[in-house]
Amino acid sequence: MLGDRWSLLIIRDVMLFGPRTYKQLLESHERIATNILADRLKRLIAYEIIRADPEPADKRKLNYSLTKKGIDLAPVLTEMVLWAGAHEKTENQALIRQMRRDKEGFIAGIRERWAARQS
Amino acid sequence: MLGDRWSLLIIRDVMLFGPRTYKQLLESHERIATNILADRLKRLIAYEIIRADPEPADKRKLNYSLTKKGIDLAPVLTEMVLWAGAHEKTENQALIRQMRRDKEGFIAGIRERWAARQS
DNA sequence: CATTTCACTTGCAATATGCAAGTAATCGTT
DNA sequence: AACGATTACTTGCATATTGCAAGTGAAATG
Repeated sequence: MLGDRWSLLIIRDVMLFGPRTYKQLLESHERIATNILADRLKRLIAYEIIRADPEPADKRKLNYSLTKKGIDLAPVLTEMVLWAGAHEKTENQALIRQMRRDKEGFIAGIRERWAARQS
Repeated sequence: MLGDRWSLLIIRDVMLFGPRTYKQLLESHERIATNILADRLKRLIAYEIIRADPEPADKRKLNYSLTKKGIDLAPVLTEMVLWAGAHEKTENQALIRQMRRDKEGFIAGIRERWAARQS
């Protein structure tokens, strides 16, 4: 279900940066193939981990965002980023320092920003 | 690196049950193909997540166990199991209840049993 | 109203996975 | 000591998944 190369990366992006469009997701993971991204988004929607809402300001666009089940992955993703930060060369040291300084607070922040958007 | 269907399941097994042999790993995940298991073990060793030590009592056998980098995945795996327990039908409810009751203690227990074996 | 942009889809080649049948070393039994 | 069973793989081949490049149609932009 999450056992493929891309799903968790997609979820991580939406989790960290908020609602993303197809194009934003394509460009952020330099090498994901367009058909695979389309397929993964379809599957993640079917699993109710993400959802797609039309952007009112531009009817071509869809905003992909996390469901409740999706943000509940925040602790998993946070631990993964921390592990990678400790054991692999990784960019985004600032993010990792922030996570390490206050892990629970970091996760709570993600949840709060998500809840605020659900209004 | 962990972005495939089997690696995290293999690591989870070794984490929860301690050193495992090839045969035990083959049988525990009902459907992993033998060539794929061999390949994943090779890769996980190359990444220094697991290691293989010969069993003194039976020279045919190798015991696969976690390295330091490997047990550092304990929080990731624990959060994953908790997430799956909350959102998917899953067996092993007893394990999940234990993890939920005292997550930090659960992880500490894994680390302690691992450290004891490293003697 | 022609050109871009966006969110995909399609076709095909490359890669990864799964299955079944080996193989070599060691073990357990006679 | 000899023989069959076990263990940890490897090999060959079919099938499934992924990646790449070139579309497509609808909506925005100039």
